[in-house]
Amino acid sequence: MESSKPSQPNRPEKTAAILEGAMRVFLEQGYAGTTMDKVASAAGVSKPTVYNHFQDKEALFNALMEKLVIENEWAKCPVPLALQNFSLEPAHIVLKRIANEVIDKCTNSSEQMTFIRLVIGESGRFPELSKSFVTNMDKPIIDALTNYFASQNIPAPEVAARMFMGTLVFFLMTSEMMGGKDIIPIERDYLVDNLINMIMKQSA
Amino acid sequence: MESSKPSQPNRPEKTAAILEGAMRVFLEQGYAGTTMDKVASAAGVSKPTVYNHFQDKEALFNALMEKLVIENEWAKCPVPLALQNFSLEPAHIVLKRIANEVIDKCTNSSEQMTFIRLVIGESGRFPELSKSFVTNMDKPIIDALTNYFASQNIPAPEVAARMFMGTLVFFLMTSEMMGGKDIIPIERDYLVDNLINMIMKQSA
DNA sequence: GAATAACTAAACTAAACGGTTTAGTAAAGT
DNA sequence: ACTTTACTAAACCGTTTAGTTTAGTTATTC
Repeated sequence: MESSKPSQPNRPEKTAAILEGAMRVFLEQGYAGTTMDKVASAAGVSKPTVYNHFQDKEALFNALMEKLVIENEWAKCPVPLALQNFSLEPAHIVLKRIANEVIDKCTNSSEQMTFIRLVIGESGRFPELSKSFVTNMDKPIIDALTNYFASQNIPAPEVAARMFMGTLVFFLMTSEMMGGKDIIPIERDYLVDNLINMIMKQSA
Repeated sequence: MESSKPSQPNRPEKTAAILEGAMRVFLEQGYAGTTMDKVASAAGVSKPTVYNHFQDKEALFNALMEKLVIENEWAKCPVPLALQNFSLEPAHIVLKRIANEVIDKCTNSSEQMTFIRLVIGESGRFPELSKSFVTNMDKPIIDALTNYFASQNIPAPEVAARMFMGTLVFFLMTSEMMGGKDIIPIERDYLVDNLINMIMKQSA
């Protein structure tokens, strides 16, 4: 079986294993801190196999990041989905559910945070990576939120969308990513409720 | 002259030169990408001298980051200063000037952006660094803004402060740091004016 | 059962790294 | 003059790295 010989002669399950191992190591150690030996051993694969599947370290990194950006759970994320078919529930309920899903997704799994950290940290040396991140993650969310706020008769809906995401991202960055939870503490529900309140008051 | 022998026997001008060279290399190459040879040559100093002034690479990095965090221009930054003596000008003027100063400081010098990138990128392996950043940069700004919004009778002033900074930071991060200027474009004045408008409307 | 194709483990190369040592210089104090 | 102090340039050490090679294994195909 499997007699077909697609342009890549390597077994795709090994490719997947390498990418999965590479993900763990790159997310944990950053680009420069990742060695190909660690990747091979994390993937349960020999080093030459890694080099049979990917030309070099940079090609592996780019392939992994492209995969993570494109098929990230954020892309098929709460925001665009929940808003595409303008939910009939009251706006503050819809927005609260979205805010909580965004925050939960970042606080429950450290992978999400680590991934964003890596993208930002390497955005100097891999500018295409961060651009791809903006295209595939930020843009759909901002666009969906903008449409939603427009449908709710909020003036300057693009600004409201950036305020909504910006406040959540700033909260996650300072509290979770940078360990500022105890330095500038704020209660999550208090923040979310008042954020939504202040935006929704604009339409009245 | 200079007969005093302070606990550190090294010439302070060399220490400064090393820190200045280290700053250029670390900001440009990240922690793992920085070599002590590059630091020495960027500082115009020999490698043993670097090791006479700093115990090892990590000590140099920590010393540099501590210095940058503490004496960063953001610390003696527009926000706390401009708001400490609650300006008598109308609030939307004060806030607009602050927003523009924050944005300008990040767009005019790439160092500011690169520094933040480094702090975030290394916040996994140097958690104390990012905590110190929050303490010395974020907290004073948030506190000053909170006080100001409270004085303007904005309800939930802590939230308003985070909305204000969060929106600006999110804008800077996506547009400047991650190269998303053309992917999710928005006009700067339009964003700032509407942000201020939406917040200040709360007090009326 | 021979050939092929993807793999493995392990040793290897060449270069780079963090950090040290050596030998020597320039300036100051005694 | 002699010593001390801060430095320099360059070689050096042990380790680690990206990437390759070698020799052998497994499984499939003919």
